[in-house]
Amino acid sequence: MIDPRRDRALYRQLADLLREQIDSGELPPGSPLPSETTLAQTHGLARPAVRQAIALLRAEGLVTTSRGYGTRVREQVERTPLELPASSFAIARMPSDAERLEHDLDDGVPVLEIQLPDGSTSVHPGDRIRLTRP
Amino acid sequence: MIDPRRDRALYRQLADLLREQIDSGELPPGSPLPSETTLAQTHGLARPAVRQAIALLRAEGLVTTSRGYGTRVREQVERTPLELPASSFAIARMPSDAERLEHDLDDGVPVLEIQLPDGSTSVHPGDRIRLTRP
DNA sequence: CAACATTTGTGCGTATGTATC
DNA sequence: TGATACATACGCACAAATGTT
Repeated sequence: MIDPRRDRALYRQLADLLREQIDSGELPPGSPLPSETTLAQTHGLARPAVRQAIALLRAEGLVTTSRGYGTRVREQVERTPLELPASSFAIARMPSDAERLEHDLDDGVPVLEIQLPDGSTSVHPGDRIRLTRP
Repeated sequence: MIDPRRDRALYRQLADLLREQIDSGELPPGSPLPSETTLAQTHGLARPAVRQAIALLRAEGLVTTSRGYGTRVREQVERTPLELPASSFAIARMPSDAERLEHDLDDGVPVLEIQLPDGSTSVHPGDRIRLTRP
């Protein structure tokens, strides 16, 4: 239940509620969240607060939103194994706007950047790659 | 220059401008961005649009914001080398709410989760770790 | 220590545009 | 066509944290 007297922003409380429903399986992968209007009405919030809550979950990679369609719980895709080459290293970071477009990445999805000994780098979608070492 | 006739949201155009200034070094690490009010006035936007632009940059891990203090370009910390153990693998993902608290992670900072052959896992801050292989 | 100005956070309301079904 | 849903953008007000005076 969302309680204005609690010392936590209303949109964070709503995000907590939805996150629990996702983690518990009550909202399984692929299932739609209620519309922003519905969430606003059922919880007694204005739509901007609902949008802030959903934006939080998007940034955490838990849901994806499509305009005119709605917000759904993200489905995990199979991760392709990718071997980390010898004498090289990898870092995790968030993609730039351009990289997100190029690799068709959802919000809340990081990238793995691999730097080879020769100095060249490659960028890989963080939700489709599993970095391995034999 | 921000142009309402262009087919790109105003707050995205502002984010592009600021991102360029960060990438070019015009806004070096540690330097403060103009206040939201100032940005709104100088670019002819309302404050909500400015806040959306800064929220984008935060989600990309480019800036950090402190209430009552302002928004500054994120300073890159030294990345500690961490060897990916043999026969194990690593994935990059965004942290849960609890993990963000536990590791004191800023917005826009992913984590590296390492899974060992015995099934145990460890989680590491994505901005302080460089995954290596000898 | 208090008072103040500055800055970001939260929350509401309204309106219009655009994509999807 | 129409209904639904999300995106963008503006306005206002007050709260809370910070740094300075």
